[in-house]
Amino acid sequence: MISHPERNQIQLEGVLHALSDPVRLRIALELAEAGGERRCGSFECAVTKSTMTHHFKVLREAGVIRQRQEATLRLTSLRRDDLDARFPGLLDRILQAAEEEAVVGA
Amino acid sequence: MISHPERNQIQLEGVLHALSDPVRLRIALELAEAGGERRCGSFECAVTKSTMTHHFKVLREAGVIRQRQEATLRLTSLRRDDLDARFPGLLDRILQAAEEEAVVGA
DNA sequence: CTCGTAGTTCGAAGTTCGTCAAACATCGTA
DNA sequence: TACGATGTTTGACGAACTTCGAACTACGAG
Repeated sequence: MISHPERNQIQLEGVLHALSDPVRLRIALELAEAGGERRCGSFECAVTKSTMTHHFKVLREAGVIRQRQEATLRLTSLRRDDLDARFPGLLDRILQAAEEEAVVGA
Repeated sequence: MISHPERNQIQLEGVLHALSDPVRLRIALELAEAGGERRCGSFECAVTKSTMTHHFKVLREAGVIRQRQEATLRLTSLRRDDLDARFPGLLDRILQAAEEEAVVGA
């Protein structure tokens, strides 16, 4: 059963914690680039499948991503609308910061 | 010995992790309201002094706060200039989100 | 010098986190 | 029906985290 928090149940601390992990931040970045849905296995992360499942769960329960099942595929997308409504501008700034950090290579 | 990371050594993940704790987010909020420096003991947090010391250390090593010693007082302030230079707008959005969340009471 | 204030350091205890391997569930296809 | 692909669940493990109390350091005031 895939459960998502309601928009107004999304907690700032949960979002910050979810995005404070390198693997999960990377997932969010790739989702933002993609703009839409992506398969679980389509992310470039150096961890096993079960670890990915764990990270998706953290992101989902924090309200950062949305997931839906389609046959054997689990499609993942950013909850950009809900996040923008709840915490205006926050997601964009975090993603922008992540990109700049990646570019600078620090 | 109080050690601070250089501006360009501040890591996004570290900042997000530092602010994902309720006590530390509260500290950052109170510092933003104060605008300047504050004594360690002047924060309204329901934890002991040694726990506060720990949280200050996490914030300091993440680059969120600056601390300096003055006699027996340790004065703490936000590293707003460095954070804004490194991750433009990020701190403001997080603090704004924290305030809104507090107001709504969710 | 002694006392109180401000804050740190040092374990200890318990919790949460990130990771993996093994086994499992589900669907489409040969 | 059997197989391969996709992804989850469970259980384990060490590492990191949060918290506390007790002992400690450093300073100013009386």
